[in-house]
Amino acid sequence: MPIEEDWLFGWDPTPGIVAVWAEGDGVVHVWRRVAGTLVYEVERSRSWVLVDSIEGLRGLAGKATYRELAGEGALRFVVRADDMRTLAGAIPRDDHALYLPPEEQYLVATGRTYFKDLTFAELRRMQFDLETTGLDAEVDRIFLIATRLPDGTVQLLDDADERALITRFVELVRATDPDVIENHNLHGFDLPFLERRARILNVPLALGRIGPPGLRQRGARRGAVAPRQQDSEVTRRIRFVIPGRELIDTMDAVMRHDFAARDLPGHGLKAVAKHLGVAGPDREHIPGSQIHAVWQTDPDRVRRYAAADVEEVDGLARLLGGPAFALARMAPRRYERLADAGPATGVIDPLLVRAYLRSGQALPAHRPGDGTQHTGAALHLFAAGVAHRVVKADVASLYPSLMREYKISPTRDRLGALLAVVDQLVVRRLEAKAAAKLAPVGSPERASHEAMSAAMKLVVNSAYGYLGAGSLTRFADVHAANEVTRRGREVLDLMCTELAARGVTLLEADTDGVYFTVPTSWTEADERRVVAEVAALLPDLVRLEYDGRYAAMLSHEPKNYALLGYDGKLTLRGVAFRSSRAEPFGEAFLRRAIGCLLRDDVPGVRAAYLATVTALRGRELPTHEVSSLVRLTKTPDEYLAVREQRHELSYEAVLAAGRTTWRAGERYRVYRTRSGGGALSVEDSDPRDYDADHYVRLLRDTYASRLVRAFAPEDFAAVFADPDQLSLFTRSLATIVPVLTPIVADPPPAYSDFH
DNA sequence: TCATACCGGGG
DNA sequence: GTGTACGGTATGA
Repeated sequence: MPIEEDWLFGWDPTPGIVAVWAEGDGVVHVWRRVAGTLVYEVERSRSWVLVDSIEGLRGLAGKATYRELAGEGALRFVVRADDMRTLAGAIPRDDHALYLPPEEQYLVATGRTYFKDLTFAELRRMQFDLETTGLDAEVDRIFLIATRLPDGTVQLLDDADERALITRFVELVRATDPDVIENHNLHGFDLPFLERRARILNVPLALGRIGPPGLRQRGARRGAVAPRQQDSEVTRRIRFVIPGRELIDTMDAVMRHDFAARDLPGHGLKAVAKHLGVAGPDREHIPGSQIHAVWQTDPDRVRRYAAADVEEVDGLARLLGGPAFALARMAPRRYERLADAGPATGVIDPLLVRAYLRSGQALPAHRPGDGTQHTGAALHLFAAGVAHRVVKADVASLYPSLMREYKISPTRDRLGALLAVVDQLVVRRLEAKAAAKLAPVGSPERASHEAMSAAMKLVVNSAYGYLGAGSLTRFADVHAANEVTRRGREVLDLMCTELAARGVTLLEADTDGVYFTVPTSWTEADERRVVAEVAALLPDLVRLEYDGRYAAMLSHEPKNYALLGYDGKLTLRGVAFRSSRAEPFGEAFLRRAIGCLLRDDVPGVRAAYLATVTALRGRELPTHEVSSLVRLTKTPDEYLAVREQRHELSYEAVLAAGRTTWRAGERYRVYRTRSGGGALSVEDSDPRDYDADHYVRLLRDTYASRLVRAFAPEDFAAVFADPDQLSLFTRSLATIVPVLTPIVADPPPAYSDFH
């Protein structure tokens, strides 16, 4: 059906739109990049608003026209006027009206989107990064601005006269005339800092392609704290906007990436660039607090550092910016809005609004939930302890598959637009993936198809979240969302039952995946066979996949387990096994002990324990090994106020080090001394005055206890008996075998639906 | 120990 | 309209 295709990409093929700017006065500015050249067009476009009633709009007589839409939705009158102010004066912004920002009104009405027939590489992109004397724009100042121009050259601007520096930067931007301006944390730091300094110094920030100097604002979820809002408790956040250019913050792309991948060490530029291989091999690095000091002694070092920053931002944007670029070809919103939007309200809602209007159908009004609780996914722990020959099977994109399989859609979506969009996206995504495979590795076409596929996956996977989003999304439907999770639990239970019926032992099942262990005699082919057999029993669109196999698993608690790969790689998951505050000696012990445990080397576990106890008692371990990374959250005053009641190790350690002032948020490594106090663990100092007995207790109670499920109680006591106390246990360690204990589960679910 | 509030980043 | 990320950490009952 061609109309449904319109729902995904719009219907107007106008190529090369790189920016749209409208202020609701009937004029729309459109910039297009066609064969490398910028084309600027001024269009006329009437403003419109969707309302549920035209009663009481008599004041608009002669100034506005209306059209009534078909269907049952409450918002059924499209009221148009030449100027937005005419409409806004007569129609309140509440749930009886649907107001879109002016440029989105234009994109929805015309069926245009950004970037048709344009590749990411054709965009004219510029990066900039401020180097400042500190983080507070009220007192600190800019001393260097690193820029990277679209041709890849890096230009560093510095000037002791900050006013002149900002002026030169503005001139460079205007001369470069980029479509897109990028930086990491652009909206959280650089742009608000620049804006504030320009305001203080009275420098006009004429960065836009049209209009008077100065930055405009929009509300945003992450961004700068809105200036002078002290009247209210709620801190509103804003992002700056400039006409004719898109302001892209690579941190948004990083967060979106990490949402799916969950593999980043942090979201800072340096960490991400290094992790993703974007950083150069000898990247200059300077801790933030020292940058200005280094500038005064070794300015070239700061120049190298700042140049690396903008280079890395370019690399990150190219590596991670594809999905937002692809989304901008679909949804009727500006590129920068799609880059920081949540996929439900930010992408799906605009798609649905456009689909309804394109079909001439009335839209439902927002509606609060009826109080029905949202129910979640299933989580079962079937057995705890040590298992061998472990297999993981899971369903890819379970929730959207269930929505498609069982035609679960919001009640008020009479058009069936959400399911149609999800269906189309799934099909188109397979096409995009196939097209990507056909394109040469590293080619722009391949990157473009991969980005489109990633963008589509993002939208598909958020369709379920859209249903459950309370009253925030127009078609939210908690009953439909609960039906999805109910079907999900049903499928997971069926998977578990059918796997168990084929002779495997279930370990843990969570939402859309299950870990199980197979009999000794089974080969990998047997494992794959049972997964395929069970997959064949599931609904057509639900695809159960063989996800991996492991030599052994320590199952501790739900979502807390250790896996030993056949390649010897040990993976620890869950809060019980990994914590940033963990003392290094404890972590090292856990890895060593669990490694031995999963190789059935019980004497090795005991040896690891004894070695650690001995090293602690003999103070053979460096002080650093027993220290814990803490963050000070109380200010000195706050701590001194409560110190009488309770001493806290972290603060005592800082005080003992002779420091009387610190800032909330500072991080230190602290440890307990043999006198019972706290001390800081610092580099180049290793006094070894730690409280050995305390750390031995910690070893037993916090670390060894993570292995409690692996042994029968008397065996656990024997393995972790204190070497200094006469053993009551005469068992030979070599005879101890790790155990796997079934967890007495809830009553089995009913499977009547399947038989 | 458990529930809940908050943060993530930038110089 | 800014729009319910999510997993770790800090804190208070």
